[in-house]
Amino acid sequence: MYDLLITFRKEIAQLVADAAGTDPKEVLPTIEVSKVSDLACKYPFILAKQRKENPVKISSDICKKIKTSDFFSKVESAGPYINFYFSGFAYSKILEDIISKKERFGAGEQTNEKVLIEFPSVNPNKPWHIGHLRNAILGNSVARILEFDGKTVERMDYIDDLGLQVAQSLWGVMNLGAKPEGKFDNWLGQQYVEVSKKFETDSKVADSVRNILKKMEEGNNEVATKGRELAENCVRAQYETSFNFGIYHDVLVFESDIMHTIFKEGSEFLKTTDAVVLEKGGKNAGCWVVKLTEDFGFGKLENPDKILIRSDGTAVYTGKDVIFHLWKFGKLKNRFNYQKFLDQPNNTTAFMTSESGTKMDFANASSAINVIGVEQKYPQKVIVEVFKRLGFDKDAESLKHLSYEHVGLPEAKFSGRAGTWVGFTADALFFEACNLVKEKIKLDVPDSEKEKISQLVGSSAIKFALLKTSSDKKITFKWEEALSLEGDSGPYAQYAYVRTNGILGKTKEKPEVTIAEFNNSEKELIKKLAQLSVVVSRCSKELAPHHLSQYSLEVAADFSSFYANSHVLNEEDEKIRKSRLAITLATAIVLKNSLSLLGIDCPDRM
RNA sequence: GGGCCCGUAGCUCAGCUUGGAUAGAGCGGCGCUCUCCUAAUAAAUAAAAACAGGAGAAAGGCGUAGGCCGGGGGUUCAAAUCCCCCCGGGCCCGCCA
Repeated sequence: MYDLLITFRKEIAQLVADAAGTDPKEVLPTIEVSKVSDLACKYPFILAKQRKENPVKISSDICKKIKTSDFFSKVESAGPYINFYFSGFAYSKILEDIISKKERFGAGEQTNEKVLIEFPSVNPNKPWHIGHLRNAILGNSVARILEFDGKTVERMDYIDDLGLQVAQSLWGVMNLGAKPEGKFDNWLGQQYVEVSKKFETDSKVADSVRNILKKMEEGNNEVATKGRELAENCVRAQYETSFNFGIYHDVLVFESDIMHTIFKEGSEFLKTTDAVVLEKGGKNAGCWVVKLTEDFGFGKLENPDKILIRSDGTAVYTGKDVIFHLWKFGKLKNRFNYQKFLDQPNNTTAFMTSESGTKMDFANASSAINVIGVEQKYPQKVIVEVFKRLGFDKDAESLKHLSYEHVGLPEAKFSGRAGTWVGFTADALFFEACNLVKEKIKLDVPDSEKEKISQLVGSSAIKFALLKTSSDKKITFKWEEALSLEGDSGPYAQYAYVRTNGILGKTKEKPEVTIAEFNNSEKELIKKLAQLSVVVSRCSKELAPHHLSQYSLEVAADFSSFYANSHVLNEEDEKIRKSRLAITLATAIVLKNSLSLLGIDCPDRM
């Protein structure tokens, strides 16, 4: 999409190139947003090297020859830099641009690239804890960013209904005699904690669980049906949590369906290729393995032969995952059946793979992103490596592991099995956050609206806390930090939006840019607003929403500063008043757009 | 044995992709910062201040202190940023998932 900042840069490149007698293409990459001025050009550094001259002199020589432009009020040489200052005309153009594009301001050009993003893939036998929530919030935000950046995005959730965890939980349901109470995922998680203890210490229980798992894997029996049902019910409960945070999915792929629908085709295909070889002897005799060499990127491995298919013909986790990814990229013929899983509050339907149902057009992606914890870097890399060896180079390159670090407690890690999640579920966090906000709301509004606002603000505090730092930073969970409503927080940014909204709602006057001179706080703010598209494309490229978190805080801070400096409604000069309304409106648009990319909605008041 | 990630202010973190101007935020510390309205009583009138209650856009704003950017070497006119080595913390290399 046409972007003003790009126009400005091109203009500078042309001006500088003309003055220096060189090619604008050389100049363009040396232009950057500056702290000192508006846009700065570092081109003299480059020329200095080429011509073996003093960059300071080059800068001042270029400056003397530079032509005037409508977009810049001042051009000056500062040491080796050339500083450009926006003219009032440029500032008003930026505002007009934002206001005319509205919710599309900052968006990337529409492409026909289809991205499949898989998250959070929580085991279907326990409630989400804060770590799972980080995954879901990260995936949700990245999905929104990619969409805004012009891609078609499919949100997928992988449900491992055939794992040991579900088998243990199922054993608990059948043998512990407890009656479900409260939220199902929470109750089931507690059963799992109980069974885990027995599983470790009582070999009879362990055998019994193994037996259940075997039946689940075989399929077509009562235990398998029960297991699937248990998993579905648990995910339904988990999705209540998901919905509280505004997170939705398009399709759920169940492990059991992978096994019954594409596993055979996938593993037979792998066996026909050179990527996977059958070990004739040694400790891995009878297994199909990938020979991982040192240039694979993990250095010297203790076990350089990664087993994908066991000697008994079953696949290890990574083996199944390779096959699953063959399907994601449309390499397999067999197709899943789908049924409706549930209707979501955003008026979309989530579908799930199923034994019976209809064929639908999920997957066949041009790229895929997996939001998975950092500890799985190695198996994820194995998938990419297998793809490379299969000759699927393009797919290998577009398969991205979006890894993130764990959320821990000051004294321990979260463990589903040990039950350290009790008291730290995503639900508990949400509940606490909402209560905290509710106490702070001073508005005189009906309780139902108060409830709505506190959910919007409370969840945003949590989302922001989990999105404001880069994903490869560990987070030590502390209530007061996660629920902070001040400083670096979601509510702070939301509050700035609410203020813009309050101002705009108090007048019938139409925002309109009618002045050509802006004061410093106005300039700072407008400059910041102009940068949304740059930030969005960076987040999209790096799959890193935290740049947007930082950016929205900066916008909020700049707006607060502008507002303290320049009154809007009280301003007597009509032209200035209308223009400040336009600045306020533009800020509202930018804040709303950037927060929405973090999965944060803005209330009208709070 | 090897690989990956993290280390920036007291604390939590941006910045590292693509080297460049004085290394930025938040929390915490210290200090500063509003505007308007109000019955009754009293009062010749007016002004100022204090107190009580309420309203607004303060969930705000401003200033200030606080840094051998983990350590060392190298490349470069220039290093938080690139390269190498080391230290501290975490993760990973299973016929588990």
